[in-house]
Parts: sequence; structure tokens; C-alpha cells
Amino acid sequence: MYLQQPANSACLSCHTKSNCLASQLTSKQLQQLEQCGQLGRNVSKGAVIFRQNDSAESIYSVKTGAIKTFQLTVEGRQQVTGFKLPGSAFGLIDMAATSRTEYAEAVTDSVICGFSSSRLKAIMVESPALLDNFIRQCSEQMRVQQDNAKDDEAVERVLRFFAELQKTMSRPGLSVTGFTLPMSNKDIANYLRLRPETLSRLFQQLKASGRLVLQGRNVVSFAAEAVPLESYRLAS
Amino acid sequence: MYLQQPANSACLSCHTKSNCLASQLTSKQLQQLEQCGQLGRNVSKGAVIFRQNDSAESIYSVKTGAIKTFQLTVEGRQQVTGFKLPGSAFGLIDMAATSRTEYAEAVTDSVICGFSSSRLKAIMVESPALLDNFIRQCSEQMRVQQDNAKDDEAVERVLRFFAELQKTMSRPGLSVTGFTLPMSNKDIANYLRLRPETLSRLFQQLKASGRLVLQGRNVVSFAAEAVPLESYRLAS
DNA sequence: CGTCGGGTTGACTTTCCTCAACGTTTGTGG
DNA sequence: CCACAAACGTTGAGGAAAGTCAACCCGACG
Repeated sequence: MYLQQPANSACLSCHTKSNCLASQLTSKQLQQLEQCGQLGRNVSKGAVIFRQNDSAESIYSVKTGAIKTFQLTVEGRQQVTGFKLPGSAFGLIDMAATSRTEYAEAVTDSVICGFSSSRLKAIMVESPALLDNFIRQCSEQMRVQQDNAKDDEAVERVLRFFAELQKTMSRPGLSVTGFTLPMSNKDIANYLRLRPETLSRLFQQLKASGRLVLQGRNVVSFAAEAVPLESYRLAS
Repeated sequence: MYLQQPANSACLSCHTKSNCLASQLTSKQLQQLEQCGQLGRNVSKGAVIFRQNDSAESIYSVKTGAIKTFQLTVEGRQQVTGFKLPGSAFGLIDMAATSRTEYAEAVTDSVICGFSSSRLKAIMVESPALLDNFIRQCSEQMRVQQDNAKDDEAVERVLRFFAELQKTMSRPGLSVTGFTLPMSNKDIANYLRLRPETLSRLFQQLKASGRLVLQGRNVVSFAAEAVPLESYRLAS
């Protein structure tokens, strides 16, 4: 019985993350949590998990892969509102509402866990640890949104995006600096309030100045801070 | 005893709002909630409620007045991250952390209620209604942040800001359309990623097109949607 | 193998910012 | 109560950042 716990934990959310919804729970709580959810649902690239105006009865946690959330404007334009990577939850924004305010779509083949909002609330009322995890997810999400809403120059937003991505994608066992961009540049640009052309040019600029090293979709290295001019002189 | 409930409720948060932290609670729960907080603390215009890097041990609810939250960039520039009006909570973003990520300052004389985060969590574990209120506050905050992060033209952001303000400032008994701007144009501009000059010009533009009627700080009326050209023709 | 969507590059446009000057309000001390 | 300073707000002129449009390249996929 004891041995099942790590396995369940992995199912419920992401075993590589310490701050997921299921972390720090007792095995009894995990069992309860299991009953709220579809454990380990596979979604393939491009699959839509929920749509705007759908009834919002559950929240989700990303186990593996990557999810993008977006809204459709009245003109039919997509507005990417966020990317969700292993360990983070999505759908939280509509947890107090009856219908979805955004779409959720898998940007790569992914594994997600769904939890009934009402059952989750019922368990939170009994489990301080789960409540803490939930609050942590909410805070984190607010922070990321707030950061992205800031009035910075385009380059700053791009660098912050990378920094955020690096933070959430770095895993025990993998390189600290290197990580892969699961989503398209088009979606990144949209999320960062830029056009693909502008993002492309910014990438060129960052590569040229040595602040970014890209190999295909792999971010080999990047420097969040501007490299002092002298560094270039020495390097070139 | 029963008669005290509405009074307590008013103290704990905002009696004019149905979605504040204290709404829908039993009198026993309200009594517990009281023990988390400083009930009805007065803060005068310009007063700083907490600072970036302060230890974050409580969250607050606005009873009357208006609060702005902001961060200071490394260059010392202010970045307004939000305005909190009666009925909404602030400090939530740091509820899972140990220190503040932003400042909170009263933009007008205000009355706020502080609640110890840990005690609040302890009560939430026993009170589904309070948990619901809390979740509603979080969702609301995420929604507002997400809206503001959207890639819209300046005019659209301004109009959305007004729409949001109108929604949260309209009270039973007061005019539905008219409301007062408690914060400076400078802060509004900052929040909307604009310069004061640009906001000023947008105001002129909106006034000229009839979409906005301002009398001092009073928004007499405004139209979120573009007024069809024919309306002008008929009016002029 | 051809199409289609994503990404890149260049030329030009638009939006918003910057700077500077000036008007207006607010708050304070004489 | 008035005078003054300081912060806020407005207006104009010029500039910079990002957007738009168009053409092209390329890799994925049927």
C-alpha cells in the first residue's frame, strides 16, 4: 500500500514537480483526490481540452507536455493567455464560474489530470496541504500574468518569458540552462503581444548579441541580463 | 446576537458587495473571521499599507476607498499592477510566499480589513463558504490581470478599464453609468502601459467622438463599443 | 510531390513615446 | 486667506519601436 503512493502521486499530477496539486499529501488524501479525477488522460497535439463557454466543472493539472490557453476575440483573432507546463494547473480562472472564459489546447502530446472542482473543494476543506498547494498554484498564476502585463520593451518581455520557461522547465537530471520550446514562435509572439515578424527579428538580435543560443527549438543558453559591451569585445 | 451579523459582515469587508470575503457566512464563521483580522483599519490617502519585500503574513479586503498596488523596477520606475476597490481583496498574490512582491498604497482615504493568512487558511478548512469567496476573489483577480495583459490597442485598453471600473463601482442606489475615478490619470496610464500624454490624448479623442463624458473626475457616461458613424450624424 | 502553415527578411506605415513648454490643481506655510 | 511650490495634466513637434504588407524559404504532412 505504501509503495503505491509515489505512483499515485505521479498519476495525479507531476512527479517531477514539488509544487503540484498533489504534493505533500497523505496517502488517504491522495486516494480522495483520485476520486475527483481522470488520472492521466492523454491528449495529442492540437487537441482541444475545453472551449470558451463550455461548462466549467473541473480544473486540470499538466503531467507531461504543454498546454496553451487562449481566447477568441470577436473578430476571430486568437489571444494566447498562457502556457501550462508540467506541474502547473489550468482552468483555475473559471473555478468560481459556471462557464469557461478561455480555450485550452495541447501544443504537444501531453498527459493531463482533470479534477472535479466541487469535489476538489470538498477535499480542500479537509486537507490543509491540498489547500496550500491550490493557493500556491493560484499565486503563481497571478504572478506570471502580472509579469506579462508589465509595461516593458519587447526584448524584456521575451527575456522574461525565457527566464520563466527555464524556471518551470528545468528538472532534476536535466541541464539547468538548456530547455526546449514546445510551442510555436507564432504562439509565443501572440502571448507576448508581438507579431511573429517582430519576435523573429528580436531573436536575431539576441542571437547576434550573444544573449541567446538556439539550436532548432532548443534553447542552449540565454542571458536574462544585458551582457556588458566589454564581453563582446573580448569574445570577438 | 442575530442583529450583530450584518454589522460584523460590514466590518469584515464591504457591506455593499455580495462577493466579498465575508459574504454568505454564518455568524459563527464571521466570529472566527473576526479573530483573523484588524477590523476596519483606516488608511489615509498616500499611506503605504505594505512594501515590496515586507514579510507577507496577511491579506486585505477593501471596505471603502481605493488601493493601488505597484512594483518598483530596478531603475526606480513605478509599475502599477492593480487597483483595488470596495469588495475586492489584495495581497492574495503573496499568500503562498513569505515576502511581498508589490507595494500597496491608498489612493484615497480608505478603510481596509487585514486577515492573518494562516488563520484564514485554518478557517477555510472548516468553512466551504469562505473557501468559495476566496476562490472567487482569486479568479476575479486572474481575470482582470489576464484582460489587462491582452494585446489590444490603447483605446481598447482604456475602454476596458472603464468598463471594469464601472462594473465594480456601481452600487445599489447609485447611478449605474456614472462613477468617479479615485486614482490619478498618471496611475491609470501607468497601469494601462501608456504615458500620461497618450492617455490624455485618448481621452480627448473619446470625448470628441462622444464615447466618453467626463466632469472633473466623474465619468458621467461612456460607451464601451464604438458608436456607429450614423449616431454622430444624427446628433450633430 | 505538391501544398500549407510557420518562419524570415525587407520596405514602408502607424502607433505610441519622448521632450519641452505651458496651464491647472493641490497642498502648504506665511 | 493668499502666495507659492510642486505635482498633475495638456498640447505640440519630432522620433523610435513595433506593426503591416509582401515576397520568399523551408520543413511537415498528406
